[in-house]
Amino acid sequence: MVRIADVAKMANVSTATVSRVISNAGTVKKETAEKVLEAIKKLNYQPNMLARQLRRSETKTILVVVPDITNTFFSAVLRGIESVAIENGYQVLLGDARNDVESETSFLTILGQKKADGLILLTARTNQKILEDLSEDYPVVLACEYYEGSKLPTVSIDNVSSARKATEYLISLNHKRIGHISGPLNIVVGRDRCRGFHQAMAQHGLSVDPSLVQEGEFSFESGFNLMMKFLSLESPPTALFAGNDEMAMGAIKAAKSKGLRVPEDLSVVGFDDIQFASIFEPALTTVAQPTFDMGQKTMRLLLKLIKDEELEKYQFILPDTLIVRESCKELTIEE
Amino acid sequence: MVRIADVAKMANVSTATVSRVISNAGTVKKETAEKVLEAIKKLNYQPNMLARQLRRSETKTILVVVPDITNTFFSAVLRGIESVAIENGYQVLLGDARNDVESETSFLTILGQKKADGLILLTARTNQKILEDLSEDYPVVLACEYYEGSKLPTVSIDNVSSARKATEYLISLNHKRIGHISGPLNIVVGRDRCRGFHQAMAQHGLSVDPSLVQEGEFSFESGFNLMMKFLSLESPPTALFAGNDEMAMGAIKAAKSKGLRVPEDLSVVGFDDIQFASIFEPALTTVAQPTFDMGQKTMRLLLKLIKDEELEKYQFILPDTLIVRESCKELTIEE
DNA sequence: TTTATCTATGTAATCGATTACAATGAATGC
DNA sequence: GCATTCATTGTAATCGATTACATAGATAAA
Repeated sequence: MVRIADVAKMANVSTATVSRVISNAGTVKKETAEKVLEAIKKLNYQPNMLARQLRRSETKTILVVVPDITNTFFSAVLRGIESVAIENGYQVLLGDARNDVESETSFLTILGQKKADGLILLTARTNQKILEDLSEDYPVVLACEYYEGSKLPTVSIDNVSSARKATEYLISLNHKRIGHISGPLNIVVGRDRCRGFHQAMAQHGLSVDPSLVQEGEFSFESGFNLMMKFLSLESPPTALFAGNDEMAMGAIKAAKSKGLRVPEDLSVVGFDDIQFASIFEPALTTVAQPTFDMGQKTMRLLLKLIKDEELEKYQFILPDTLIVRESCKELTIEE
Repeated sequence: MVRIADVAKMANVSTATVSRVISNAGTVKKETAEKVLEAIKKLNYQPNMLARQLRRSETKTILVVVPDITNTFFSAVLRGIESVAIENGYQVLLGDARNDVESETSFLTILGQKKADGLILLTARTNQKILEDLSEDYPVVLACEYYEGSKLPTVSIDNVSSARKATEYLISLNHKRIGHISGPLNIVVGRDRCRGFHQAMAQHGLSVDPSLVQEGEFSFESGFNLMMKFLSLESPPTALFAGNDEMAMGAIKAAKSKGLRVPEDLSVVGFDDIQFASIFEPALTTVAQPTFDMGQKTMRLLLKLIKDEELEKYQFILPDTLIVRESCKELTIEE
């Protein structure tokens, strides 16, 4: 292994000078710098980052914990994060929690071990107190998910109002018996979207039949199964707001399997606008989150925290969009 | 920051002893160890990994370079890799090349900088020589993609024979005018699948109309566009083998847009069996790669290389499966 | 009883960089 | 001509662990 001392010897200077050349300190005479550069090239020298990191006590690495890396929603956010990271000379250490809270929490030790300069969490299922304490000592930013009433720096959309918007769209199409398949209620976005649904219904004077609200798991299968449940009801819903796109697709598949047409017999709104939402048939009407932007914004915030800069605020709500495609239709009056 | 010296002082021992307790060296008296453990707990001490890594010159981190993290095929492989990594105390540094060769190559410096103990590449688009040289000095394993005639350790399926299998399936359904939308031919799996297609056709005495073979980009859009091209032909194909599922779906969408039914008027086979393949309508008949297994196998190989163990062989071909769903149908004789 | 061996622990070198401080010689100011 | 400042470079401390080697005391062997 080539060390800085080898370069120094070959160039006939001290290691300090070599280091100065590498870090572009500017106080080195031109000729000397050239000698050093030449030696570096000749020896094919690359600085040992471990040594540098130890000395500077910074790793230029950040840890990103995702709930599920195979979910394209999160990998899209991750891409936004990485783009800003790379731009700023940072690398991304990936923690895939595989939807398991324990494994999510276990990644947090990495910060204390100084293997990363900061943490981005795309999931907020760990004990809130643990995270808030961690955030006292290290740069931490949440994205997508968040804790209610916490001051942790967070980037997300307003899930409540988006869910309201989605529901209101169905209401505007004359639907009254609207069902909701929510995400898991122990996950904040599942809860918030459910809340938004109820708010919209209440605001328009529509009562919510409790049997038309079911808790899913954000999976295609749960969407399918719960829709089957709805369809076996005396009077099934004419419209459905699903907590995410996977469940929306599952629900539509279920409806089709029972001979219903979507959107003619059932209108469905999803959430997230994952890649396949537009390929699916019918193309999904859904709430699009600005995944890439969220990732970028999150990483920029983290950089500020790492540099010890003041944040102008701690909660960043990014705008989302209801994307109208083909999965909803106005209810013609015949009920 | 709590250092090992702080623990040593509190426990009234030397840093060497503390270190021995931490690493379970076994040569420490029980009482002493308890004293140390207590101090560690009281001070909430966590060893600084940078220091340890520098001293031991190992990072317990591996670098995984993926061509596109938002592609569920690769994230599924990645999950396999990570599962074995975590199990063995390794962490994953993620390099998302975003389908850009330059950025792919730029990640390779990380090894020389000692920020990772080994490298897994899910893409083989970097200059082959560069990689082979790198592999002389560091543990490197390729997965999914590979170099032709290279001895680099590789885990993959046999794309040629799988493509042959897929094509033969169409032939067995009586199809004769079979089209192929290939992946990019500068990517080895694109090339190999194309090769397999031609082999199968030749072996069954079927000629390949050159206008029925087009080079796509592994994207939904390219599948759509190239199928449109086929459909505007005097005599379009009755069956299609697509280089991956995204292109298969794009092609089907194109066929549908022209009023064709799949599989009645057009049979389609895809490749990869991504998540959405079974949800898509018609559910895709496709070649399933053992993504998770490939990831695991790859990581196990890398671990062997890191530990300087001998590999029994360098090329590992894992079995794939043709999954028959609903996108193909026997051609009834009327042509 | 004396020597050899073993157990438990400490001292200090080491990993490979960065950087505070020191030193040298040249240039500038008065 | 002497003091001061500046430019350039070197020496050595430092980051925080691990670990080779040394040592002291206890035990076993002869």
